Amino acid sequence: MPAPVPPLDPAELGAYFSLIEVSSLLRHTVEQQLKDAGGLSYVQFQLLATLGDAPDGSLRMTDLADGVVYSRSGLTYQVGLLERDGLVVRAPSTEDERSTTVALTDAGRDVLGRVFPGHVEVLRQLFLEPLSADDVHALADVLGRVRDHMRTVPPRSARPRPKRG
Amino acid sequence: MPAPVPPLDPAELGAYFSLIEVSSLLRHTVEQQLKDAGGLSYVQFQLLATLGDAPDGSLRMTDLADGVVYSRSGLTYQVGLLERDGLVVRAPSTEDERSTTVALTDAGRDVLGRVFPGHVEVLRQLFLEPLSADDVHALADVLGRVRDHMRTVPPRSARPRPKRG
DNA sequence: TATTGTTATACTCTATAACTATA
DNA sequence: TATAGTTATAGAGTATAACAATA
Repeated sequence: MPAPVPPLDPAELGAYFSLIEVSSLLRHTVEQQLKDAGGLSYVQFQLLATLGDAPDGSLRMTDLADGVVYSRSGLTYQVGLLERDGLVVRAPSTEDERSTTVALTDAGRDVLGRVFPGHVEVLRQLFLEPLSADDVHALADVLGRVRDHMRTVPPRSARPRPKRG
Repeated sequence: MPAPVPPLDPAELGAYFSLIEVSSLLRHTVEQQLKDAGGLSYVQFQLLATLGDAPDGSLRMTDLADGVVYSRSGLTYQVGLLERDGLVVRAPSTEDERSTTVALTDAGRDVLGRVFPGHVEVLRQLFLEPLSADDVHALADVLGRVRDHMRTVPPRSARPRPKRG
């Protein structure tokens, strides 16, 4: 007999299902807008936006990956696309010659600026519209705590054995 | 100067960024668990779970798509994989011969049961752990309202198909 | 004509492992 | 030895459009 797992209560299920459906549809819609407005995937937008928030518009590859991408090769791939399109440039780091520094170009900032109004528009219409200021604060507070918790939990050391018989 | 878009306030940004990061990491972790435990992708799990919740364990393709998949061909692909593995069966609908009915098999229920405890475990450890009962209720309430709002905005499964030209 | 589902195809994205180079 | 990043490659997933069949 498998050990019985206490079931989730209705509120827990509701929170989970709503989270998944909301984030999935929001991401899908935003992805369309970003592609239409600037030819960006969502990951590419996240990378550009992360660089845009950095003090000097540049970051090391590893720091850029944070929370956006789950493998180094995936990051290399996405940054490669951005560089191909002239939105970022890569250069060896002067401090640690193993590192690569990624910097936003003017063209990258332009694309970010061109894409941003529509992005905010989608967020307002689809996500924020039915929420009061209190709702938004509650969401930011609760989800912020979950995010902080997730960041402290060490990633599952999953040794993939994917084949099933 | 073009009329600027009023920026999002810090709470709005915080709610949005936390939502994206939390849902992304949660989904990624759950995806690994589902793959390890039952060889399922997240979409496949959602489809099986949706069928499992249906009164007789079967649904029409179109009804199955709701909230899970964004194109008809994507649904056909995923259901094809599930059928190949014996987890569902497809049969022509008796009421409307254009329709296909998808039914969960015993093997499909088994996989669902085998995968579920670990799924709940991940949700508890990664998502629910730092939250009080009040937090969970607040999340379910607020995100539930957003989900309801999103459902009213675009009619997803009835999305118009491109015209033939 | 509109709807339901499938197929063909092309494309995007991701992940593992092997590799180079530096610390 | 450990870390930073790249590359090769393979596979999973997705979307568009054309298609057939039924309403």
